[in-house]
Formats: sequence, structure tokens, C-alpha cells
Amino acid sequence: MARKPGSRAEITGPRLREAALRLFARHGYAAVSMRQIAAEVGVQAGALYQYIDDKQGLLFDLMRAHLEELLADWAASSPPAAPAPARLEHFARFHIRFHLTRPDAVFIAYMELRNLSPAHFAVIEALRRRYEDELEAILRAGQEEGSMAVPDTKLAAMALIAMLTGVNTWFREGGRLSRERVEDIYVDMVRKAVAG
Amino acid sequence: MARKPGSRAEITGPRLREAALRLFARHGYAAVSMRQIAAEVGVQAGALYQYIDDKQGLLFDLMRAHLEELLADWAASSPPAAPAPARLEHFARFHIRFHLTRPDAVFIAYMELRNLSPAHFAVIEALRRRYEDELEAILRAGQEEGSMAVPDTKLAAMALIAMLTGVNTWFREGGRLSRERVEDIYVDMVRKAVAG
DNA sequence: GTCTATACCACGATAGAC
DNA sequence: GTCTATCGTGGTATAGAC
Repeated sequence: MARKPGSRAEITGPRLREAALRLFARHGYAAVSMRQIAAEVGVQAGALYQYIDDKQGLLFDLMRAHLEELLADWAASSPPAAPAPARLEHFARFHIRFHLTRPDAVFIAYMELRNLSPAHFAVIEALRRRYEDELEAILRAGQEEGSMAVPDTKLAAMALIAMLTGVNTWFREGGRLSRERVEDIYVDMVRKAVAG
Repeated sequence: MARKPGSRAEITGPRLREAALRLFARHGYAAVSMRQIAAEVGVQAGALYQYIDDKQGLLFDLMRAHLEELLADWAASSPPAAPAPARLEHFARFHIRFHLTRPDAVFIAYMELRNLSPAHFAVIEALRRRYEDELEAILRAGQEEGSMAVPDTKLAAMALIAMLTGVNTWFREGGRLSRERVEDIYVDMVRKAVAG
């Protein structure tokens, strides 16, 4: 189809997603209007509906893209077979790095679940569960190896992920501690928390 | 002043706060309307303004009441001087019990900070900081005693609180694990995470 | 592809009757 | 203390011109 003047689909789509991510993270999904998003993108509110089904579908797309990137990056960075403690350290470092570089998406993926339709919620929960299972598998391997003492691997996985993700609530680049230092301290706590 | 028919201030006030707490936790502050709250209470929307200044002030009151109760309960339950590991276990058990019995208030206090005015936000943050300082003092004592190895007490306090509060995201009464069992496992992880 | 214009509805908050 | 009625605003989403 011939391009008309003012037609910039290739950049409006991504800009829409970036603006929505930033605004949802800053003010909350329910508090952000389509008019605000449109103003950030530089178009009128009505024009957004060329790219999304509705506001809730936009939220879903942002969450799904985030979690799929998380799983893909993890799969790409996963080391081959190794002792469980080494795999646990790798997981902790990966988790902190991934989450610290995407604070907006992380925030949304954890805070806006209530605003998804039941069908969309189920998809997001399944993706999150797949990620939790990756950590749980490491803990189970450690338990079986005898290198870890983890009475309940599911509970421990939830606890460790909550601790690691919590770094996003207080860490600021250029603050008292460097990212590397923070990573080292968290790794140490994670390792000891499940030690045998 | 003489009571008029239909005047039920003694019960409408508390009911308003209970309804707002439940609805804000379930749907989010921004997504809940004053009309919804009024319907739960059984009055018209306009009548609510006898009890609150505005919607944001209502949110602030709920958060402040929650955090002040947290600090008061902690002060009341705090044991006298004891070795740091015993104090840490006491803190972990207190934290889990307090938070598991007030999931709605906990959720709101962590998720709706963005909706407070700057002045109200400062008050809430100061209260939260006071609570974090209680845990940090325990960790510092453990470090000085030599019973714990905590390279950065502030970081460790944030990490442990994030881990403990995370129990609210997945624990359900009557599930696979009893509250006592969950508490024991968390205490074990917390203790080991900062062990020397 | 984006615009203007608008349908339709809900919002927070207030005024004044009872 | 609660009611009804309402003000002014802004919400999501769509229709149709360009």
C-alpha cells in the first residue's frame, strides 16, 4: 500500500509501546489515559487504535513481551550442566542484571496483574511460572546432590526471587554501592540461605 | 448534639475504611471510584465526604494506620535484650505473622505509594524507614557480636524484608503448607542468609 | 496513518433539602 | 448524617474526512 504523507507506522508503533511502558510504570495503568499516551507519542488518541485492540490488550502485550524476553535471555545465557551452586550463582546474577536494566517493565509485570482479563492473566502467569520453575529445578538439583538443604523447593524459589527482585525497589545507579558490589552481596546471601 | 434519624456515624466511618481497604487492594486505588465505595458502605457518594477530605487523603489514612499499627505491635512484642540471632528470629516470625493477617493493607502500603501527595508520601516513607531500621539494628548488633556476617546492613535489611514480605504473594491458608511450617522455613533461610 | 469531532459514560466533589 | 441533584471534567473508543 502506498504511503501517504504523515504515515509513520514503523516508528509510531514502538513509540507507543515505549511511552505506555514508561507512563504505566510511573503512574499506574489505571491512572494513565489514552490521551496522555497519545500526547507522548505525538499523535491523537484515536490514532493509537491502529496499533492496539484496547487499553488492556496494550498492557498485556507489554507484559508478555517482557516475560518472553526474560525467558529467551535466560535460555541463551544458561550454562551447560554444572554443579547446582554454580548454576544458582549464575541465576542470581542473571536475575539481578536483567531486572535492574528494565525497571519499568519489571514494575508493571509485578504490579498490574489485576488489570488483565482472566484469559490474559492466565498467559502471563504461565510465563512467570516457567521462570520460577527454572530456579526451582536448580534448587532441586542441589538438594539431590547434597550441596543444598532446601526443605521445600517451591517455597525457596519464591523466597529467593522475591529477595532478588526487591533490589529494584531501592537500587539507584551512582548510589552508595556499585551494581557489581550489590550483585556480589546478594549472591552471597542467596548461596548461604539454601546452603546445607 | 441530638442524633437525627439515619445518623450512624459510629459505624459508617469504620465501614468506609474497611470497604476502601478491600476495594483498593482488589482493584487498585485509581480503579476504584468513590461511588463504588459508597455502594459497599450503603450510602450515597456525597455522604463519604463527612469522613474524609478527599480520595487521596483516605488512601493516606489507610496507609498511615497500617504502618503505625505495625510499629506499635512490634514495639509491644519486642523482647528485651537478647543475642542478635534470637532477635532476628523473633523479627522474622513477627513480620510474617503480622503481614499474613493483613494482606490487603500490606498490598496497598507497598503498591499505592505513587498515588500519595508528596507531603503524605514523606510521612509514609518515614514510618517505613523506622521499621526497616529496627531490622537493621539487629543485623548491626549481630555483626558486632560476631554472630553474623553482614557486609552491608542496610542492603541486607532490605533484602530480608523483601523476602519475608513476599510470602503474601503466594501463601494461601489451607494450602499445601501450614503457616507454622512456612514460618519455620523462612526463619531458617533468613538465619542462614546472614550467618557468619 | 492520522486527523477532527463526537458519542456516551463515569469521575470527584459540592450544594442545599430533609 | 444522608439524601438528591448537579457541576465541570475527563475517560475509552469510534466514525468519517483527508
